Amino acid sequence: MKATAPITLTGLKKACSQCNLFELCLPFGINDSDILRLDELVATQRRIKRQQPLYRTGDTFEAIYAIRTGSFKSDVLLEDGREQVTGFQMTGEILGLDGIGTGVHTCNAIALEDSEVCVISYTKLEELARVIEGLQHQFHKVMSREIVRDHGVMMLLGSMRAEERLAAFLLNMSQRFTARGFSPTEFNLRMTREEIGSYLGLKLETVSRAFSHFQEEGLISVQQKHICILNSNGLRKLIQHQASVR
Amino acid sequence: MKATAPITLTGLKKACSQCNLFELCLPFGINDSDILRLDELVATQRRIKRQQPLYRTGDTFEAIYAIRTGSFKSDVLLEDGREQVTGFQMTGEILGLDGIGTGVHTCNAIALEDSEVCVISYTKLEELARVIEGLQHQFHKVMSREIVRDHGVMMLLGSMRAEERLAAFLLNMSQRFTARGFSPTEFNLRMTREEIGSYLGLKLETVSRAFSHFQEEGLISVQQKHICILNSNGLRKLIQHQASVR
DNA sequence: CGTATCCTTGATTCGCTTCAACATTAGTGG
DNA sequence: CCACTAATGTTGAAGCGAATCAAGGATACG
Repeated sequence: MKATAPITLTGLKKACSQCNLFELCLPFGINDSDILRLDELVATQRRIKRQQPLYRTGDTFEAIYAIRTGSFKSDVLLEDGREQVTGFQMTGEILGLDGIGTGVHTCNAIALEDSEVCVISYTKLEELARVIEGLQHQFHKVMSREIVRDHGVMMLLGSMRAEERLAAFLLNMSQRFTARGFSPTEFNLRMTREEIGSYLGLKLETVSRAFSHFQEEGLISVQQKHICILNSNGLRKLIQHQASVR
Repeated sequence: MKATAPITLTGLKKACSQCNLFELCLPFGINDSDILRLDELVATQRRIKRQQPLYRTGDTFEAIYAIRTGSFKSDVLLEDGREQVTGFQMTGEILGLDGIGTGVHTCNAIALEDSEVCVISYTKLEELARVIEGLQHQFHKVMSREIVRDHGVMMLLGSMRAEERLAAFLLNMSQRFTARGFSPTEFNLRMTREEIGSYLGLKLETVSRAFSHFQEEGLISVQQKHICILNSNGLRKLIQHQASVR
């Protein structure tokens, strides 16, 4: 059974056309006349409580999801219980693309806080994409960018050391908060040290130590999940410099 | 200037309909009447010599490529020269998906041996995908599977130790050779120890030592690039077992 | 056939993990 | 609203796995 029942958007038929996230989301680049047709695509929303799954590995794939409020992590579990977090998703970002290839989801999507997603029927999306060129193109862009993002994570995991990885992670978070109209320098992380560590291929103690070290160096200030970036160029240099040292 | 000039398929207008790779490639699942229409999509081929790039980071994105013969590596370079190999591609597999998102390629595709690729104009692909449902769906599947594959690499890099990574790599290569009608147990690697290492987030010496250790254990036999898998279950157990030890 | 590239193996170093103890925060029920 | 407890985060000390440094050997290519 699903964690939450789908709720229909009765008074909210104008899902995309009135959504302030649209420029970060799937409808981006689609002209005004076409965008109204997207509203039928996003017929339902779902609310997911903190720590609850939007979908799980093995679930039948039927839809992709656009995050309206809140945030998620995606992870893959090995049989022995090891977890690899493959990404963190914020508002406007798309979840569920992993299921298209096999018709079954290959990872878990877990809410990091109480969240709402727009449910986008994949069948309907394919239909509409055949008619609306902009939608087709934008959808392909979203998938391609996910591939490029994944390559960036491989770069992190394969070629960078602990503090470089964390610096890159913080700069990435900052950039994404900025794109959503929040402060580039001050934000609250929604994930634990362990989840950050899993994403970056590190143990939680190493993440904690790196945070403390950055603070000693005056690069950031940390209080639990609250982060202030005091010297973003310093973080950037750390990635470059430690690199050339190697 | 390109490394090789594109060559038109004069006598080979039936690019996809007569290709024996089609079940591994983009046209898979498309019915016979539609598949003839794909032939116009694949109007040209390109030959790429060993060590030469099919495309480079920064090149304008115009087409995706299906490998007809040979093999490639994809890599990302950091400014300081560090290389991260993001994947190895074999016949039937698709290259260039990274370019759709930004219109510019974000990685290099380098031939590991003299190779031939089918050039698939992206504009034409989008057009045809709007008409041929099967093509649209298959293209989405290809992209989705690339995302899932990337998640698998993240799992390798983030949560596994050196010998587990190499075991997983060998089993993956074996499986892909098998799918192409070659022996599951005996094959020649096309890449160097350094390239394997880069892909797996290890140094070449570590890769070499792991190969030697597998040989001592009777799991494989290695002679330079020639690999015989003697005990594939042993390799599989190594991934499971070392996992639970952690 | 000669030379550059690739591979193997050993000794040492170093960065991250592991183990452990404690501090802090968040969540729960009285 | 406060007390209590579980979850999360910090810090220190020791151990280990992979990187680094170094030298020699095999192979492929022009």
